[in-house]
Amino acid sequence: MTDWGIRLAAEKQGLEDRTVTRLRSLIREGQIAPGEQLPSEPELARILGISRPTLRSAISELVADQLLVRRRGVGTFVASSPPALSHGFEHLRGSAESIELNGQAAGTTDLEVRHESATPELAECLGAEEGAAVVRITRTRTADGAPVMYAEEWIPEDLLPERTSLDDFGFDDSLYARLADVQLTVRRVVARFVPTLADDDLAKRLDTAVGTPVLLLEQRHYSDSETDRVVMFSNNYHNTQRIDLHTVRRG
Amino acid sequence: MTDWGIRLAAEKQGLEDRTVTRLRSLIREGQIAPGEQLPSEPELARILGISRPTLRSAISELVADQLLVRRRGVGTFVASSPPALSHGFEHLRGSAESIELNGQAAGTTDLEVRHESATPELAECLGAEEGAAVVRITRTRTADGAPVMYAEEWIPEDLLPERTSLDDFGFDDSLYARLADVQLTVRRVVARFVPTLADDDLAKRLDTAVGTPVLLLEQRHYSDSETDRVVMFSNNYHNTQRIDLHTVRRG
DNA sequence: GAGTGGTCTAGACCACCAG
DNA sequence: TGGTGGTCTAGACCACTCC
Repeated sequence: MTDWGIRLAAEKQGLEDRTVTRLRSLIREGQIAPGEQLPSEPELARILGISRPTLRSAISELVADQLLVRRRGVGTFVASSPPALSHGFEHLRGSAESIELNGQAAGTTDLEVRHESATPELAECLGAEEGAAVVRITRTRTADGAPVMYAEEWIPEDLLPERTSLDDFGFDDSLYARLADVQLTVRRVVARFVPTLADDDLAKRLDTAVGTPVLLLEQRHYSDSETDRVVMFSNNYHNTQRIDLHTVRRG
Repeated sequence: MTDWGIRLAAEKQGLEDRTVTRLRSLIREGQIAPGEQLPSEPELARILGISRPTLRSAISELVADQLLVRRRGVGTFVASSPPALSHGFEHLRGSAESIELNGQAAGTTDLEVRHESATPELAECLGAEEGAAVVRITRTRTADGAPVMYAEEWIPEDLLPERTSLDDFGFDDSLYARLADVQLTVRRVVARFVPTLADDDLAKRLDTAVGTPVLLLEQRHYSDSETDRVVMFSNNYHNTQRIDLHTVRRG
């Protein structure tokens, strides 16, 4: 018998998001077995104390994430083979959130915050002037203690309320949250995929061998307050032996 | 004054999809000018003769496509800057179409169609039995004559009407179109990103040096007629020096 | 305060699948 | 025939923006 947790506690998130979180954790914890059928939508909505449209939205999210399978006229089932460690790309998420969604503990090491001036290449990527003042943040992200990604992130200083707004950025901070605090909520990211090789420095940071294939994601971040400017440019080097990167394409 | 077309004609598609199509064409045709505000949701729902939730779903689709912008407490507007042509990943397209969207001429070389039995690894990827009969298609895709991708594609024979259904597959054929012909319309693809190195064979096919970083896309293709089975599994090796791969992530 | 989008509800009706 | 998911409706209430 599955403990559905009866009604959902009121929190900051919306009812739908909380439902997604609840169902996701029930599945991950195995409280609902792989292949098992869920109660019907009206029944489950009653159990959870929410309406059927809200429940349907939540289920749709999990179907897109491959955790649930719907069969018309039959029922909704937990996927027989739930996807392994993954990082679903189509939804914009902070890397900590992505790691935690997979049931691992997210951590940060080797955090550095510096002030620099933009090289010609970086200026090109940011759509800024060469030599423009930027804040550079570098850090290694870990999952259950093992390094999975090394990130370099640049933010133009003139977009910040103060030059030093990010100087107190800490190990457990979310950069997206900090940017949202200063009206730079990231809404859209254009990510470019570049396969590359681990050099000496990168190999050390990712705890892997020199010459290992590594996936670089070059990302341009846009907010809706500054529609035409790149709010942040980042290079994320992924150790794909430890973290699975995938996306869903729909037709 | 915009002609909203009053009520929507009944067709095969759902009401929401028809609304998306109608609004999209009104915007593309310029009947609603860039930057212009739409009537409020209740008002527009009344005009179109549909309910507000249905209209909201349609609008959300167009917001995701960057054609509309919502401002809470203010209104919904047509995007001021025309949506840049994004030949990104999030939309499922055949590789020929992707190449042509870049303004290049798509071509195929080294096409081979074979019958094989599934190795344990392939069977795992296809969700089939080891040794199952499969059709294997390999080909090199070119853009303006230069090789940009090498593709290996496997389809389980038991999903085809005849064992030989794909034996006449030609250089200019679209595999998606051929699959749709036999009721295996691909609706969803889960793509996994794997950075790798060009070995001797791959280097020759992609006209590059041995050891060059190459981006492998492992793709599982699903149709809606066979919900739990992989209709096709493919390995696409991209020469990212010649073709740019990117995607848009939305928050 | 007036108007907007954001969220959630309750319930109807249909198409589909299994016994 | 009965139960399931798929679709759509009508309307309530809230949060936000601007005057």
